[in-house]
Amino acid sequence: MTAKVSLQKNQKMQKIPLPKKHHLRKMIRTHKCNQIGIDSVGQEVSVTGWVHRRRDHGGVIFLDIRDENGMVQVVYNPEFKEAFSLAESCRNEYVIFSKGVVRERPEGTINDNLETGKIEVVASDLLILNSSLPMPFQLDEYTSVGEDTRLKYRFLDLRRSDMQENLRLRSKVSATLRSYLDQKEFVEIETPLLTKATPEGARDYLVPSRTYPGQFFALPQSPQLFKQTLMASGFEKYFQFARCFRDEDLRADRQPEFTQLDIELSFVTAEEVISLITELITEVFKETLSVDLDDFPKISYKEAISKYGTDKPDLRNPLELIEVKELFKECEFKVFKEPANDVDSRIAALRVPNGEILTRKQIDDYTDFVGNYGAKGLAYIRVEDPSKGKDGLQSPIIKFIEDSILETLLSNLNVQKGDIIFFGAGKSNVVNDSLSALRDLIAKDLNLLKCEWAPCWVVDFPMFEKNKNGDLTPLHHPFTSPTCSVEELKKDPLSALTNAYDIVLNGTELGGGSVRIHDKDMQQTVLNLLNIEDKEAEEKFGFLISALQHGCPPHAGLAIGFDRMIMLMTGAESIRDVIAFPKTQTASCMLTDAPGKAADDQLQELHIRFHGIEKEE
RNA sequence: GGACCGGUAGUUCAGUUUGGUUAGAACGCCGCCCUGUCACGGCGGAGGUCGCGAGUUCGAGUCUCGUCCGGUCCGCCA
Repeated sequence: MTAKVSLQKNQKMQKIPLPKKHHLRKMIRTHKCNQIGIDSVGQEVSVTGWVHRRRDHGGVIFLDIRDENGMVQVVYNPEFKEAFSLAESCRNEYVIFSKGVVRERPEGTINDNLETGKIEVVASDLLILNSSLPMPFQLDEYTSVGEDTRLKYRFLDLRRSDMQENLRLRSKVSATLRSYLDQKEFVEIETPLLTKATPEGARDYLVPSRTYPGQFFALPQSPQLFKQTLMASGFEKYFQFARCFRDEDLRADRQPEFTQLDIELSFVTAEEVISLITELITEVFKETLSVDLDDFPKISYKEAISKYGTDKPDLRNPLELIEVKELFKECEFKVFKEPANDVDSRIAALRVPNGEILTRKQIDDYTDFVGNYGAKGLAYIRVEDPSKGKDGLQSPIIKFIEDSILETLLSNLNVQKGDIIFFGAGKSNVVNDSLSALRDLIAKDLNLLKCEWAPCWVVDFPMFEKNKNGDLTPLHHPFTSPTCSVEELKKDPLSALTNAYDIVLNGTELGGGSVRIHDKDMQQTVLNLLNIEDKEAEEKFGFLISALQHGCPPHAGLAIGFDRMIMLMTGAESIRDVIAFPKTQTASCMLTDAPGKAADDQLQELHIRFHGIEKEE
């Protein structure tokens, strides 16, 4: 699967005379392309860059020369014979150096779409610094290109203006964050990439050790343990742009390696972290996007689940779930009655104002859609005319529902003419997953988003939840401090809350963190509740337990998903569009062809032998 | 592990429903022409392993099975 550099059959690689050394020395550009303006008229300037486009009129040739800042039109006339004939041979993406005099464009030829459109450079010299094969795809903004072609020729894809803008914004944002944290006296400290597996739940990327046969390093899923250790070391304010690795299946917003802005502080409360990060995010949006994020409401986990069915609600969306479980306890409609009388179930209504415009086909599509999340169906009621009572409704389910229940339901939901109400009934997680996804989808389809940016904090997370096997698992991670005492935690772990907080923007979890456990007894209690024995803990992260026992200050922090943040800020549809060299959905790199095979002698040194993999020739 | 969408010229796509002559379009590319364009224009031309492999058939881009690649999602993953 080697990258095929295709040469179109009737296209030869052009031989170009390379400039002599002395010639090269004179090749100093005086201006970036976009620096040439109306005040440069009359000056001799020289520019370097790529031929963005050539317009050859026979007797006059225009080259649009592009560099990283912008573009300028250079005119070639036959008076300058050598330059003119070289310009004739230029093709798209040739790299050239050109010298000439700036003049105002003749009347009627001003291009308002171009920053430098009032002027042009009349060229006296042209030097071709490098030619180019024809592009495998056009680099203009009019052509769409498939993902595989873009990834294979990533060096060309990155030349396109939207990718340039994305990566430049990314750099600007990280510079702004660094400078902000530096002002606040944070210390940037790097932590190892070759390290040990941490109990974070995802699959690890492993690196075999040459010096310890049969043993492996793990690439970090996050620097969690190191940053806590740094707190014990007396760095009271730490940050790092940390590369993290998780070997799980990919999504549009997930890459196997990604970047977190990792932050940790000693002697602070959750409140202080929240206000610091609120300020930091506000500052970054203001500095880099000129956006004012005025309000960061705080929502409890419980409220988020109840009103939005998710712990990362998109608050741009005005729709809310309304709990109606109580109404159906005595209802004869089995689909509602069963969940109404089951503790692990819920019945929620999603009232969509003006939802009457949804067609039967769309409702069927929504039914299929919620099926993805395990919902067995999607009940709905159309409110055609609420003044007519039951006769003003249209729904496949109302015939199963008692009039008195229906009446209370409609008044509880405060229905209006033209509404459509969707219902989710069943196991709570299924109802939450399906209705929260439906809520997002309907808002998109009906264009309901009421603002551009809606950040919020989600707080008061439970300490644990039960997994399929009935075992406790941490909602955040096992180093998160509960709000209760050791005794209370032991007595009733499932109702314990934490000092954890997530920052959510437009329905995306930007980051999360918590006050950590800094007390050895509490840490052991939590680990034991998670069925991690002391001995196992000692083996896996004994250094942390030890640090906790040697004067570790109380500390708290959080990590921000940097790629996702840039994705939101740029409006990119995929995380790949904010990463220079991303991987495909199957975690391969189409540019380098990674991963690749290792040579036999390398494997031998690493003490690795394969079983059950056929050797390819 | 599972569901779905896609793979046809350098690129983006039509053609697949209903199998049938020489597989089309646009952009790009090449040649010629053109002194004011700016996604320049005109004329002409080249360019195809229809992802790959089996099968059905007189005949497969089109139907069947398998497989590979890209993408979206569920599971998984904070």
